[in-house]
Amino acid sequence: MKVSREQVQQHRERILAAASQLFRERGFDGVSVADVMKAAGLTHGGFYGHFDSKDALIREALVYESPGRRRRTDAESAAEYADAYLSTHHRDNRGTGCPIAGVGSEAVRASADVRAALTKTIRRQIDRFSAASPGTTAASRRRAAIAAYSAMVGAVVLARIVDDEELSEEVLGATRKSIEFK
Amino acid sequence: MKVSREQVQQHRERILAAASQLFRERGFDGVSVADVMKAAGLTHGGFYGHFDSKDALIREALVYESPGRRRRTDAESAAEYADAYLSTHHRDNRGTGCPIAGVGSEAVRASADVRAALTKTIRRQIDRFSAASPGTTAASRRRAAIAAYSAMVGAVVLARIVDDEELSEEVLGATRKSIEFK
DNA sequence: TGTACATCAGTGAACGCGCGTTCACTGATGTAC
DNA sequence: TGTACATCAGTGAACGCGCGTTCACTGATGTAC
Repeated sequence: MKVSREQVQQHRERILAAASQLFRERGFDGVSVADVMKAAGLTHGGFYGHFDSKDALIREALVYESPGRRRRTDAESAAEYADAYLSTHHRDNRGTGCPIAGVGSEAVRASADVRAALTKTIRRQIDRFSAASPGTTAASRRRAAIAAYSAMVGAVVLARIVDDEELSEEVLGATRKSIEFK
Repeated sequence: MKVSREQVQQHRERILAAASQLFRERGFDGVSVADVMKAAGLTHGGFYGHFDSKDALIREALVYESPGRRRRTDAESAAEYADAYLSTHHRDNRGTGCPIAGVGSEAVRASADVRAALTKTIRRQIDRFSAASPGTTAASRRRAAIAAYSAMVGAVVLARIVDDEELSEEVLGATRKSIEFK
């Protein structure tokens, strides 16, 4: 049955929100179009009225952040962001976390569109961290920002793989201490 | 047809070598059992004579290193290893590279066996890097080693996602400069 | 050392299954009058 | 404002396809004598 225009927009938003969480949690191949639609409270057949393909959904879902969450992130300082990034909460909640840490090694093999979308995100983070990094020149601050960002991503990946809670927390803690954001 | 016992061992080795490369390049779901067997020069039906399941193959393939390569790596200093890790060559050759960087975000969702195997690898690397890290106490050296390892893994993931060659090399270079192995 | 035959590694067809995508249909929406 | 009907978002069955795994068969190996 046809639904109202507001309903259509709301459904699209729900599909994106569900996809954003599920892809980060289970990876691209671990989530079917039917899984996403079910999580959004719809049936799978209607998917192609909203998106051209699963790949198009992946592209949008990986850069999707719920409106409420986006505002909170913007208000945080880089130092607060790094602490939250390197927390056990982020480690244990892939669905609402960073897509690079969540599906990074799959994104490497993703379509050009997906990689382009993530490249924009990465540039933005580097710029943001640069302003908060120590260093006497813009170039040295930028270098420190990139090294810190790399460490954050790598630490969360390692902390999630490791099957020993103590070592996992040690990885997060050691990396947290190495970052010197103001 | 039956083959000699040496042939069986050689076939097993070829399956592992092919799986090691293919899984790192294309991820677990991007490679079928038939793909691996074909790359090893065999037909897919024979696979279950060598391994119990695809998961068992993944577990062994992710910690597999060809005999020749293992020796070379052991001889390298940590500083040389880090430079090679953060090279464009490693970035562009996933098949022969680090499995954490190659399939890290998929390994997070892998079986307990796969994660246990990778945890051993991670522990070994941290110990190795600790000996080469700066710091006045063992604890501070270990902390530096973990931060450096995290940065190495994260930098390669970021450098592989980024679709701009200049930014990609900048990520590798900046992270290389931040590591202070002796 | 030579022969007969039991063993078993590899082959390729087949299995059930879930996937991404398509499509005829349905019925509420929203527009034209 | 009220009515008639064209539109089209969502439904659910169906499509072809590739997957992991199984299995009956084959024929070279390697052992028993």
